[in-house]
Amino acid sequence: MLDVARDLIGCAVAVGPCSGVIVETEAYHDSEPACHAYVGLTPRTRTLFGPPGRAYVYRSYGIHALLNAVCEPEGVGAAVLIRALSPLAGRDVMAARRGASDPRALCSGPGKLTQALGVSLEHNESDLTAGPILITARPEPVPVICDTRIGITKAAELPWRFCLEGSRYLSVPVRSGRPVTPS
DNA sequence: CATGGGATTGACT
DNA sequence: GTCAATCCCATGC
Repeated sequence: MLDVARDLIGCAVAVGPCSGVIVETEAYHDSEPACHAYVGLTPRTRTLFGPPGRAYVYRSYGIHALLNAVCEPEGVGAAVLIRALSPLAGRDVMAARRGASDPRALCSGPGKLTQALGVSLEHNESDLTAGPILITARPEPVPVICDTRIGITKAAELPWRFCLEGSRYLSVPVRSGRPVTPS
């Protein structure tokens, strides 16, 4: 799961005409209390315990949809939250949806990027290799920094946040990051 | 059935 | 820096 979170940095996400390169992720696992799957198998967490390679989309703070990639085999509740992208294609569409033109304001946050890409709760459980949300492998390895996760109150000390080194499109600047050994 | 909290954002002081 | 918006669902009575 940590490998997936690291390796997703530099990968492309595309939904219809819009796409971006993943620059920030966070890993979540049912063994730690910050993960929704920590409580076990419920209607909400069904997707997390399902087969890997699918989208887990849920509503946060009653307002925002957040996009995760389910990983680990069926029966294990684990996923990687996609927190920020550098915009690639369809910037005009994303800017219209976000009501902002600055490229750095389009996808620099987990709620922002779902709004920009048009991802909603209906995409929960969809296959990320088949669409409508498509994730494709990065062309070459990229330098990755790890750090502690953002905005959580439990298990906040785990260094399970992964960022593209030097990216200007992160949701929050790296605080005490350290380099991660490449795959 | 009622309640409370949350992997966030944007507006405002 | 503070704070409200708003909804899904886990939990407890």
